Amino acid sequence: MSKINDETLRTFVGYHLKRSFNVIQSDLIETLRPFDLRMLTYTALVLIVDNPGLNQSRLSQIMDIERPNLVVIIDELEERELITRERVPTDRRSYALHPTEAGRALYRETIDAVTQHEAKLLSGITPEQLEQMIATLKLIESAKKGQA
Amino acid sequence: MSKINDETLRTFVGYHLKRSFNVIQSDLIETLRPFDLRMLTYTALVLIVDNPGLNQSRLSQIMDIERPNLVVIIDELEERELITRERVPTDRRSYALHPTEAGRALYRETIDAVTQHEAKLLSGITPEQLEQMIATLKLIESAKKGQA
DNA sequence: TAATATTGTTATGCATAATAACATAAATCA
DNA sequence: TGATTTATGTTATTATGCATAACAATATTA
Repeated sequence: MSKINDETLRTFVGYHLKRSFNVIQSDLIETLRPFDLRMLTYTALVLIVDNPGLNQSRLSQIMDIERPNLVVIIDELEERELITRERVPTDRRSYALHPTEAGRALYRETIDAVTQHEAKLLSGITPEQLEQMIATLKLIESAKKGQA
Repeated sequence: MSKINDETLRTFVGYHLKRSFNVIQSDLIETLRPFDLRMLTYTALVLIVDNPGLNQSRLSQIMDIERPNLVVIIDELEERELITRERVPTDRRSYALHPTEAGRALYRETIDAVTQHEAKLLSGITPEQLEQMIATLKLIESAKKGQA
């Protein structure tokens, strides 16, 4: 079984990012499976619990997805009675999103599960290494707005 | 416009990885658009040029995708006459994948373009920071095989 | 030789993500 | 004020990435 050469791709930061993200994503999907949550529905639930009352426009902005793609996510969370859509009196176009008690309970359960799974997966890496990496990832994240 | 709180999600390494990868991916998609290449067709082209003669099974393994998903990618590269499928006499089930001269030329063009775009996007980050980050990303990548 | 495994393929489905077009409502401007 | 523009949520549609089942042809093994 001859070794495959990916040295050229290794010169790209994006290649490393994608491969490592795939590992974490696979783990996350497995972690969320028992709760019947996908990555995006989970992300939305967490943000709604932490920011009760926000509307779909703001949520789609922070999640970096288009408004139409958020609709089905919110539909699903609402159908499962994890959140509610409430008309905003001062702006009757938008809905204020609030978690239900079930939503908050699921939030607590899943935060714990995800935290533990990630800690286990990354147990071979020192906190210092992770902090340094996250600092650099934040720089990359903010490179978007100030691009040439 | 009130600030949205994503501190809970920020405690997850995967959240940082996804957000920063999105930035690099968007840039890459734009970089490849003039060449009419998608991320995966580009990745496959590079790997075939760097590993002429490999077969689809091996390629799908290194690319971390399932064999069926590679078929359409190889179809597209072959249709554009960037690579060839050649029957292997010693194993008539598999195809040896080889780049054409056009494939090698496109490889050279795109490597340059992607390298320059990535360097520009990451110009605010020191080489030391990037190297440290990549070292940590490699650790995450290899956490998969040795998981508990 | 018979059973098993591998390679490439087709078909299918799910998840993520983007765009166009629209109804409703709010904001702006003239 | 009334007309125009903008914002919000929605439907429909499409592209892309990724997974599984099932299969024909071929190779391997028992």
